[in-house]
Amino acid sequence: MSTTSSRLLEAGRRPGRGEVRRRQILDAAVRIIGTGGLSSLTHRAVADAAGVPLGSTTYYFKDRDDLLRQTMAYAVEIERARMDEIVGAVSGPPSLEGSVRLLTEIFLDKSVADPLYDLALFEMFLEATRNDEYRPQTREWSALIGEIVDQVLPPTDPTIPRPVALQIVAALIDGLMLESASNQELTVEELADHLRIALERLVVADA
Amino acid sequence: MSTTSSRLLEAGRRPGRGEVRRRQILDAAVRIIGTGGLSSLTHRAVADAAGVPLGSTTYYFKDRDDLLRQTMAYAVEIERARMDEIVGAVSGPPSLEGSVRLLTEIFLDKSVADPLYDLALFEMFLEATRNDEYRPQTREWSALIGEIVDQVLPPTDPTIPRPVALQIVAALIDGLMLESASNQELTVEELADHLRIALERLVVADA
DNA sequence: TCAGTTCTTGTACGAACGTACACGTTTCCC
DNA sequence: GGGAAACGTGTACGTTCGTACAAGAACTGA
Repeated sequence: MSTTSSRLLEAGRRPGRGEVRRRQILDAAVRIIGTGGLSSLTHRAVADAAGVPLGSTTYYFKDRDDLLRQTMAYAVEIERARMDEIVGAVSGPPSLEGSVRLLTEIFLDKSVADPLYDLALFEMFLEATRNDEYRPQTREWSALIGEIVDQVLPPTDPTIPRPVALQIVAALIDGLMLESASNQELTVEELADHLRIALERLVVADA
Repeated sequence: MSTTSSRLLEAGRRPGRGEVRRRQILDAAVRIIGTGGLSSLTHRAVADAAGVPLGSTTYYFKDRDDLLRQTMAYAVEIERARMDEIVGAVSGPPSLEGSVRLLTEIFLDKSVADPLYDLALFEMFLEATRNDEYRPQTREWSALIGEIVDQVLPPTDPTIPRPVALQIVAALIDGLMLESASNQELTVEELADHLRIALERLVVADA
């Protein structure tokens, strides 16, 4: 009850040994949700996809809610790493065209980004609508999008507060992602054009 | 095999007698999905919510896929009627402020519109991402939003094609709906402000 | 080395599910 | 009035699920 290990367990995070396997299961869980929706997230399906026996998933995640909650957090963490990598490679001040290109690459271009993670996160978004338990993870996901947009977007129209402009752009991106997911006929170029048209009218004109 | 009734059955629509009960079940199905998500759509849950025995749901819907497909179509139909009613009551030419007010009332104001239907439709949207079988219904839903926006929106910036402007506004509304569903702290006024700021920059300035 | 912990796995049980189906009731048409 | 079609309902079967649990293997620290 007072050993190191039990304290770590109480803190909610396991010590290092099984971390690889834990992430292996979480990665499979994201793929399951992205492919088949929340209703297909079962211990057995995840275990099969991860190549581990059923007992493993119930060992690392005490019940289905726990699995779902940790899967959400994991997906956000992975997406944050992916986005930071893309944004971090950029040099020079933000420009309109540069921000369109980056936001497209990050959110809209399915040939670059694996849409499974985004689809899975949309599922979790809806689940959080019904169950407050998942609210922290959706909060973090919303905040992440806001941060990325903030870093990428040039100075915005001074007549509107910057946070408001960011929220508008974030909402637009959400909507475009949803449309692009459900309407395969929309090309990446069209989506980028839509984004550009909107951004042109929200950022200050550069000389 | 050649009677009137069997022909109607083959056409996919039942004759009139059981229509009331059929809609009673569909209405319950929408509420179930909006409340608990797609995974809670079971014959038993729907039967309970509709106040009918289990046998009734399996009589009107030959399997779960059929129930889901018809529920989607029903939800779109109900939403179309609701929106047409609101839009039809408007007189005079569209104005910026009028369109903001109408679109807010139709899509964003939860105290006016029952968000259960919209949440259910979002669920179906994601399901259609994975299963082509439900694509026609999502197409109709997208088209409906486009039509409503088209009817309500004043002349748009002539430098961009009207369909593009409509798609941008539709995507923005989708995103705002999603944010408002998952983030309770956003007030209707804030959402309307966001919409107004975007529309101000997409429609022609009126004298 | 060796006890304690962490990890791993197979199995089993009760609950909930989709679905089939038999059978009774109402309505319709001639 | 009577046969046919449509409507309505209760029950039962096989499957899949979450979860518990026992029991062994691998690792760790003293």
